[in-house]
Amino acid sequence: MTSLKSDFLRVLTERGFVHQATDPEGLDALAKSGELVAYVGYDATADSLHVGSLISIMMLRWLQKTGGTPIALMGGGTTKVGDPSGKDESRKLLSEAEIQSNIDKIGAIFANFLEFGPASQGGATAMMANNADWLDALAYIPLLRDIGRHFTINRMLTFDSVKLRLEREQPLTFLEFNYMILQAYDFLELSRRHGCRLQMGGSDQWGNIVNGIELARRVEGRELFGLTCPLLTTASGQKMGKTAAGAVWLSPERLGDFEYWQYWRNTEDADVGRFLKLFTELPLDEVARLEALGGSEINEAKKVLANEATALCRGRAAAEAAAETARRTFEEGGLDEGLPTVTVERARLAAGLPAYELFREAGLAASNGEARRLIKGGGARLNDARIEAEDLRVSLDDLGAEGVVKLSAGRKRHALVRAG
RNA sequence: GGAGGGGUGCCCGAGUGGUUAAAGGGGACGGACUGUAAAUCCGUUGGCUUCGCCUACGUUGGUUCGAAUCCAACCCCCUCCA
Repeated sequence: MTSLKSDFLRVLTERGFVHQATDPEGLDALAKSGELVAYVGYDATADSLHVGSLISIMMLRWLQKTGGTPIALMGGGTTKVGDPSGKDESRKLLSEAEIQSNIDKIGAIFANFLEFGPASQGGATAMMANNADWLDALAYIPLLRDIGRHFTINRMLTFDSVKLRLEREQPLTFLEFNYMILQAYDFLELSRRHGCRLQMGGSDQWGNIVNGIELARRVEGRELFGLTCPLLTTASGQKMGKTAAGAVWLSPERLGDFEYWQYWRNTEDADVGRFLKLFTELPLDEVARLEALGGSEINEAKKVLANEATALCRGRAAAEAAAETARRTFEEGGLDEGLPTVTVERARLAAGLPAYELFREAGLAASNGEARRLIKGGGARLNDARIEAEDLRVSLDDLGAEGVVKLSAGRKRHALVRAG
């Protein structure tokens, strides 16, 4: 790697964000000028993003911190089409109302990572865009004539997203086939509207990004850049972002602060350094120090990771509260208000409620049967005492001094039940 | 259009009339060991009002005391021929 002159590329490189980039020297020079505008696109297929998107969000954040202008592009238009990448089947189409609602909720996440205010201190203000603003209004024939003629079917068929479907003889509709054209057009449009010169994304987006670059060069002779980050897996090869309860969502409505904190706290030893670089803003020498901690001391590094990562996404106060809940739960073996809580009608408890039902209602088991198995297997605890009888009933007598019952499934998953 | 092969539980993949909720592996969950880690070992892994009932082996019918297993039709996939 030749020495990088721009803060932006240097930071990204040092911290392990860069997988591939087109013309790194040219991009470096552009970033150095301080006028770099870059975007990442996000589909609005759910009402929240999960940690898989976090790495690209951090890239946008670093861009802003190093003086550039980040654009978070909401795929209000492209979501109506559906990205065929990495999927065997096309996704069911969402209604306009659902997409808009998703965009609103996803947009709220970005407020934690980027400064959108017109008067953000010093640096440029971040932008939010929605490709529905230009895609919805496209007219078919002009699009074909202006854009379509720059795409050869021959080339489109070579892209993995298309090739995979065809090889497996899975249907690829014309609708989805157009996705890459629209994404390329997005880049062109953002370069026109906002002088955007760089598109970033996961390494699976490389082809789509290059398409946009090509298109802009052919249509307007403008030079654009692309940069991808690695698709993250844990050291033991698992895809990132899965937990017992499902995906690790960024929005608190989908995943509580405590569970979010716990996700990071449970990072594998071998991932701690890498994650600290990617998902926190700690200086690299501090990261190096934490990463070097041996044996059980590395747990300190994991707490720092959890604190910092949670603070970025959920706020410092939420991070501290989660850390305190974890401390009281795991280090003191006590119970803390911060644990996930469900409320159960007092009368049901008074009548004696089977423990397995409580476990299910508390979200610690997916079904009564699973809860029963948990109890049979000795993994279920009530107020920290192992439940021996599969049909044990929980009553008001089990409410502790705080008026709550603590349920545990295994060592790590806890929940509180409150009578209401 | 013709000839053959195949569609099984979260995934891969055995099973070809009964004791099969369906071998084995992966994943997941739990236990032991630890450091709320990894690795390893052990257990569990369709639902329910759980010593019983219900639902499940592409779909729909049929044969049979009894079918994932046999038959028919249909849908989808794979290979070869045209």
